[in-house]
Order: sequence, then C-alpha cells, then structure tokens
Amino acid sequence: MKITVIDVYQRLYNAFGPQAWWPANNNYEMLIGAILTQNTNWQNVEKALANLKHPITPAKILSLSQEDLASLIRPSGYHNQKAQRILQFTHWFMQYDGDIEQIKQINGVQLRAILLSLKGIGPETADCMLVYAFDKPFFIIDTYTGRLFERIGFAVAKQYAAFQLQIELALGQAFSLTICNEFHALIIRQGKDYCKATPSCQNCPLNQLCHYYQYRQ
DNA sequence: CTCCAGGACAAGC
DNA sequence: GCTTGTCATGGA
Repeated sequence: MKITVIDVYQRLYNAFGPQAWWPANNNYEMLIGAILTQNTNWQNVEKALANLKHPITPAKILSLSQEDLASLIRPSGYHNQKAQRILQFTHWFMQYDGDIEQIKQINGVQLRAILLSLKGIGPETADCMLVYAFDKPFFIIDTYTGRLFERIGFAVAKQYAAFQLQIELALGQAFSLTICNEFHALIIRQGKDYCKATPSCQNCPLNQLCHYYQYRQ
C-alpha cells in the first residue's frame, strides 16, 4: 500500500496532538531561537535564552557588545558565529521598527529571499521564521524530515528546494500555514521520541511503515 | 571516550 | 555543481 504525505501527517497528529509551536515568549525571541538552534540541541538553546533573561527584546540585544552576547549564548554552541548573526539580524529587524505586522505585509516569496540574503540564515532557518513568526506557509525541511520520509520509503530529493517542493505538491489542497506549522513540530516530536540516528520504532505511530521496524520483524 | 543535536557558509575540486 | 572543513557546547 502506498502511504501519502497527508496520511503521515494525520498519523502523527492523531498520536501526538497539536504541538503549539514555536516555544517562545514573543516573536522576537522565536526569531533569535531559530538562529540559536542551528545544528544544536534545543536544551542548549534554552540555557542560552535563560542567560539572556526574559523579556528578550531587540533593544536589549543591541545594547550588548558582540563579545558579551557571545558569552551569554555560549551554551548553544557556535556562540561567536551566532552572536554576530543575531546582531546583524536584529539590525535588519529594526529597519521595520521591530514590528512583526509591518514585515508580514511583505509577500512571502519575497520575504524569504530577503531573509536568505542575510548571513547566517539558510533555507531551514528562513522557513522556520516565515512559518512561526511571519505567518507565511512553507514546508520546513530539517534532518528529521529527511530521515522520516526516507525510512518510510519515499524517494526523497536531496536538495532542500526540491524536497520542499516535492512535499508541498504532495500536500496539494491540504497545503496551508496550519499544516506547515504543525507538521514540522510533529516531525521533530516523532524524531526526538523515536526516530533518532539509532531509532526505537516499537511504539512509534509510523512503526509499521518504517524500514527499521520491518527489518526487525 | 565517542557521537550527535530543530545548519550555514566558504573553499576546493 | 557537488563535497568537505569549520564553527562549539553539553548531554547520553
């Protein structure tokens, strides 16, 4: 039997329910979190965010030197790079007075191109920002996403853009901001619980679809 | 001790 | 155009 992309979504949603993402106290904190979590465990990001202390605002971040910011976000790893990137992103953000509503006026595809032009924001980080802060629908690809679809037998495109288009086309009519929002969060939830580098398929909602599970039976 | 986590980028071929 | 090295911390 051929499983569809929307079936995968439904199975995850039925198993885990709504994930209420992104975990952040405000939009700006979400955007900073997207940079902090690059190739980094979310637990370490939380330590970095805790060091910055609530409320995390553009003004507070811009009041810090790059060195001081770097030392505060040290637990998130790559702290020197990320400090520089967070500062330059914040300068961009303040070109719109730090006003999310103002930025949301920009066309989604155009806004994505602007984000990608900033150093340190690649396709995944841009798409997370677009979905979880700017309300623009894009299917987000990450390491868990590739792993999941490979393991359940999809011929996954290797390039980010091709993979993304593949899933968005497969979703067809179902493609929406809500689906993009929940799907990414659900995929990571499933990944953290079951589908890491060494998978534990036993109670996974996708277990019978997964190569690893099938080989073990 | 080794491996890896909610990537991006530049250099080298 | 694709592959590889670099950036770095903390937890399992």
